[in-house]
Amino acid sequence: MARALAKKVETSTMLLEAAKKVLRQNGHSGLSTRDVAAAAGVPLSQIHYHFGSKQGLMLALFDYLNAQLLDRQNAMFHDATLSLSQRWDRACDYLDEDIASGYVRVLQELIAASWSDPEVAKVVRSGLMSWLELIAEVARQADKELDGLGPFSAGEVAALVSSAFIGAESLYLLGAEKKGGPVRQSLRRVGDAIRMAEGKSSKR
Amino acid sequence: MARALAKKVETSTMLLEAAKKVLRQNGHSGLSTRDVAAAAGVPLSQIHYHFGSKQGLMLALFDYLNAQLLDRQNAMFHDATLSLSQRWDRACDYLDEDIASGYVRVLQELIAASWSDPEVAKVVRSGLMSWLELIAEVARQADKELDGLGPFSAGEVAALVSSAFIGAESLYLLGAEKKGGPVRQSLRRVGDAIRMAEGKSSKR
DNA sequence: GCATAATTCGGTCGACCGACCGAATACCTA
DNA sequence: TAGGTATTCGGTCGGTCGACCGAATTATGC
Repeated sequence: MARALAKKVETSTMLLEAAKKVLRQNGHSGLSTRDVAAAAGVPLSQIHYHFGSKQGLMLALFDYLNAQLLDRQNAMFHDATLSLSQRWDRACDYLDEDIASGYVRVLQELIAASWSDPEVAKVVRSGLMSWLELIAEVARQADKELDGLGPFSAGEVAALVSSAFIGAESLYLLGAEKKGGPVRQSLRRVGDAIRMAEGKSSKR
Repeated sequence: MARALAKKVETSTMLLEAAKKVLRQNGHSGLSTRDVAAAAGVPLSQIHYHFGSKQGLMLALFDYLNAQLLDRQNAMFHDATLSLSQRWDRACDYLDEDIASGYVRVLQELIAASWSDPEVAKVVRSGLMSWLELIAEVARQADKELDGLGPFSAGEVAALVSSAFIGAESLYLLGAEKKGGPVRQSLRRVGDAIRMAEGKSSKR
């Protein structure tokens, strides 16, 4: 049983990695279960055996990816040695990494898929709400360390930051950056703004 | 000839409106040319007659919609009687309208479609770059009226604002707002922040 | 080593898609 | 009204998709 279970997990992972690869290359509308099975080097029927359906595969893929990223972000945000602006810079570094690795494309495709599929939406939404909460936590900390958050609540800051990152990813994928839209650069600048606020803060 | 041309334009418009409707209901992956033709009440072959292909229909649809929205936004931004914060509030009003009318869904679907289709990307990108330029213009004005834009250039502000709106739309479609993510509310708050800056500005 | 369950495999089925075609019709010109 | 062109129409073709099935293979417990 032990070896069989290991093999089962291995095949599942192969399929998830293959799905990630195909999704990155072809997008959600161009993803067929046949392509995924071929990329994973396993028969087509394995997908339905392991995940029940194409939708089941998508849901499992989101969980698989989001868990990894959320862990990473959580660790970084709880590193007490980093200042707020340093955390922002790190988040921008992560964005660059995730674009390069293709994570961004995959996650954006899953978000887009969820607009048409309530089941997927449920999973993706709950995954992204974890991000909102994580960012809100940092915002609450910023509220203490700096001179407040202006007219914004911590939750509103989190929503704004999330929107900006999600939107920036979308625009990057569109190719806006190559046509003179300083998308990632403008996110980096926010780090400068935070640094200015840190310098001026009366609480340090 | 005059009547034939009028009829031709009319049928084209019917098809574009039908495509908008289907896209809003089913998303891009769920859009079939048959559904569009049925919704428009015209035969399937009309789509290929008027637009050559499904892709041609999508491209024409984007031009059709973006031209409308850009005109509206352009008129509002050039209304000299409005203050910066009032313009921001108006932009938020427009967002609410466009969500209600389904424009947001359609445009987001087209953006997502462009991730997989370089031809569509080219058209969508150039359409969105017009927005960037429009917003940058307003940002330049803000740079004069307020006490500068902090560490941001006008282009960077435009990129940031665009990202935030695009991302907010995406998150709204996902249903984040119903699960406690104050997406549109946080955008409205930016108007409050601008009002605060207007009040403090030394140049008024 | 034998019986049983878990897993893998190739193959196929019905549904749906975009694209295309040639006939039929409506329209304008003269 | 006659002739020619622009448009509309029903129908079909090749191809791909997700889903499913039953046999074959492998691993496990006794």
